[in-house]
Amino acid sequence: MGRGKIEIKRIENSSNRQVTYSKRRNGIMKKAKEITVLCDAKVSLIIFASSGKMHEYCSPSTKLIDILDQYQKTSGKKLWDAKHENLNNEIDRIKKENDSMQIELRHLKGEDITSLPYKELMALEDALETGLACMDVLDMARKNTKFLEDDNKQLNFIMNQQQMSYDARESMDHHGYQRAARAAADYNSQMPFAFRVQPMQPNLQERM
Amino acid sequence: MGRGKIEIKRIENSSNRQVTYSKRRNGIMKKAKEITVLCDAKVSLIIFASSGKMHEYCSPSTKLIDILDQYQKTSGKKLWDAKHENLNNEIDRIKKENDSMQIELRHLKGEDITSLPYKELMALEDALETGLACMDVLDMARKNTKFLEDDNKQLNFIMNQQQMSYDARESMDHHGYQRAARAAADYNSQMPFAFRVQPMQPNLQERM
DNA sequence: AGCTATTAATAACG
DNA sequence: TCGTTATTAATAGCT
Repeated sequence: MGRGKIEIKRIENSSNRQVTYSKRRNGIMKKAKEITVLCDAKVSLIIFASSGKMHEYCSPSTKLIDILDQYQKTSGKKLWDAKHENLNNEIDRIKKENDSMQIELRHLKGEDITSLPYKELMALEDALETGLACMDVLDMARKNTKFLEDDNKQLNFIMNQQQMSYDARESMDHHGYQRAARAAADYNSQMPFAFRVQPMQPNLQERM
Repeated sequence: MGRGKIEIKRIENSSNRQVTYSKRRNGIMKKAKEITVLCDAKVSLIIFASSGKMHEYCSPSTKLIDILDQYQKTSGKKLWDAKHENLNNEIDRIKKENDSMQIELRHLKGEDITSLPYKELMALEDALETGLACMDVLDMARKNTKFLEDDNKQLNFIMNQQQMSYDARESMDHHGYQRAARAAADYNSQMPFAFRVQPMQPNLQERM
């Protein structure tokens, strides 16, 4: 369709090639638009000139990404899915990490529950199961904790007094000891902190 | 270019539309092939008929994915990058889940949860607020309680020991006392736990 | 699917 | 790069 018939092979003359490219590109674009209008077709057309310049046509009210999605579905060929494999692998890896941690957590918690002979805590659990609000249960747990801490405090206080009395008796005669005991009691009453003795868990490492 | 000129608008007659679609689609495909050969162009052409049937052309020795890559680079428009973002978000989500589980694990396995009773409780509160499951928090409270109960047992044990020593001294002469003290020391050396003295938090009540 | 009259695209040239 | 035009190619309507 020109002044002469041409063979379909690369046009060697560079400027001829460029001109033909430009004209034919417009022609294809026009045809693409026409077929979308005439026939309700969806078209994606991307052309790169050898120079690298790009031109594209995509049927109106359509996104290229949608056409490509449909392409993947219809053809079964993967486009970017391959690119996502790395990310998907990463997700799988982390999910596995997650799972093993969850198992570990379940294990730890299970151990705890089975080793707890405490009626209060069972009551908490029951309360939770029977539908008490979580915060209520937590408050109870806090109060429980507070009582225990107060107990500890008192025990420590008493113990310190005993210890001081004991120490005083070790280094004093009976008369002096009584004075020292009084002094110790006074001192204790002014102490800014209560102290408590507390067990180190010797088998801690096993539980970590 | 036919027996009569046609307007470029949707062909209402369905079978005419289908026929025209088929003819023009072939025409565009042919043109696409021609321009790639004549002009060294890279072309991707994807056409969907309204029926959903797909046809595609991609210039030879080229992959669609490469053309689309070049498309993204050249146009700056994102295609699958959006999908990338979704996956990345997923990864972030799981990683956060991971982190909170790790924190939880640290707490559960924590070597001395009772040594920081109030910091722990605050951490539990924080954990609750940031969405950790209620049961998880309760489990930690249980653990804390268990340690405190153990404390109390140990304190009572020691106190009894001290009391015994004290009582022994009260009713014994010096020589007898030393024997009793040795006996107590021996008994202590067999104790299953090591003990340590540690300050209590004086502002306990304010933080509960 | 083919055919072909007719229109549309375009190769060569200015 | 642009317009013109002779010529070929595409295709609308028909069978």
